[in-house]
Amino acid sequence: MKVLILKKRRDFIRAAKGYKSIVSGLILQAAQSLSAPHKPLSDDICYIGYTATKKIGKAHLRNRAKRRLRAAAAKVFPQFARARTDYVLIARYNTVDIEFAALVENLRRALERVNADMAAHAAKAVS
RNA sequence: CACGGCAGCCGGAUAGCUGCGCGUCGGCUUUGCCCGACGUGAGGAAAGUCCGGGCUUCGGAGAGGCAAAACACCAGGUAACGUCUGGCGGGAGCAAUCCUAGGGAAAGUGCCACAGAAAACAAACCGCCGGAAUUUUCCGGUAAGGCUGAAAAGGCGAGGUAAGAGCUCACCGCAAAACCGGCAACGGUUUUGGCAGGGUAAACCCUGUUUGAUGCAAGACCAAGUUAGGAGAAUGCAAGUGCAGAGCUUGCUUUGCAGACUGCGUUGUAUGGAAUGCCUUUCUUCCGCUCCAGAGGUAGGUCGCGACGAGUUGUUUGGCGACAGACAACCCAGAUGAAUAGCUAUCGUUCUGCUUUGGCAGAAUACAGAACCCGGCUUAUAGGCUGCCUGAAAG
RNA sequence: GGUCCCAUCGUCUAAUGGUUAGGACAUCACCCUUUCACGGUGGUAAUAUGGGUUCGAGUCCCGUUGGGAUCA
Repeated sequence: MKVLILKKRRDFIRAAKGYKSIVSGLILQAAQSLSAPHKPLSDDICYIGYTATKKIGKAHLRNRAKRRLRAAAAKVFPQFARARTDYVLIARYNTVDIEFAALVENLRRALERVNADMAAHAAKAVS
């Protein structure tokens, strides 16, 4: 599973209106990918974007939060992510302070929950 | 010893595992958003965006004037500016040292609340003195004393006088001149004058100096796609309107002028318009010019954009210094939902507790993240190091 | 990344460089009423912050902090 970077504001807004899971340290949002120029789709590609608002702190703290999220995602996503999906990770007030192992575990559980919701919705649409 | 002063520096280290951006080179049984190797990868403030410049576009930023803004002791340094450097004057401190937007109020205008007799042409409330009057008061002299206030036509002492006064004198202050020192600001000495005159210019202002605007979302190129015009201005012609004149047929014709409207054209070399605060002007250039509406659309890619530079480091020369010169070596982040990291271990530093003085345990380890690039300023900053100086006490 | 603007009681606001920074709503106490509301009287409460100019600063000048707007 290849994980590519999500860049367009439009995709972030769509993910915010989709499925959501809140855990300690981060918020995970997800939505079905839409095809667009410069954004190819296939069965082994998903997209991920990171958000850290001014609530987190000054610039170096926001950078640090995004880095920890990126490191955690690198451990979890190749194994558990769904293809053809846009994911958005949002940093929370404790993203910088929480233990890294807990952050990874929370991300894994959030990802499982969101994937289950999306699978159930898809099955219902098919039936 | 000091919660005294100044100047400068550092801003944790090592190892392992897993990773990221960029560059170079290589690989091909997937020419890829692929794989591998090597190299390289945040700061003293990268921050605030407060000044100044490079660079960019506005046709060339040329000339003159106006407006607006900034600055204002002297000398120096710089690409330029500055709260830069060195001095001078003023202020604070026992001192080292620190602070200081510091031209002009003898060009003009304004303002100076309350209080006070009086707040700026000088005047005279109480008082003092002389005279008239003898009780209140009136006339004259005076500005030493008094209350007010941030500020009241120099301070203090002596002489002098009816009482007083730079009226006179000594000292201090002030002003002018001469001489001396200094590039200068200015300082010092001497002599003379005999008191000139309130404050405020970070109030208007005057004088001098400087400044065109823009700000990498600048700007250049490539690719793709959509659209509908209208109004105004200038000018030509035509018809109609108003005013004036002429003609006789007395309500028609004709001529001239006027500015607005309507219609049809034109905008060419002319007219006109434009060149970024406004006006004028010069050369050159461009074109129709100005305004309103409409369509598409939240925006792709490449360059600008990384080093040949006001470059970095070191040595050295000159200078009190800011800084300048010479020589040598080096090439050193370049992203764009944005890399420079995540985790672990050991050590270092500081603090606290215990202690067998060997250590052990715990906690803390700052401020903060490049986005075109430089020079300053300002603000944030755990902890630490170095040098010089001042004061006090003791030897 | 750049360019601009603003800041006065809890809220909305006023102010010529000159008394103790005024007013309305809100709030607190008291009065009125059987009680509540209305009404009346009185009180609490602010110049974002640090300097400078001035005799005197909310006002003038400089820095800082916080908030907001805008860009093709």
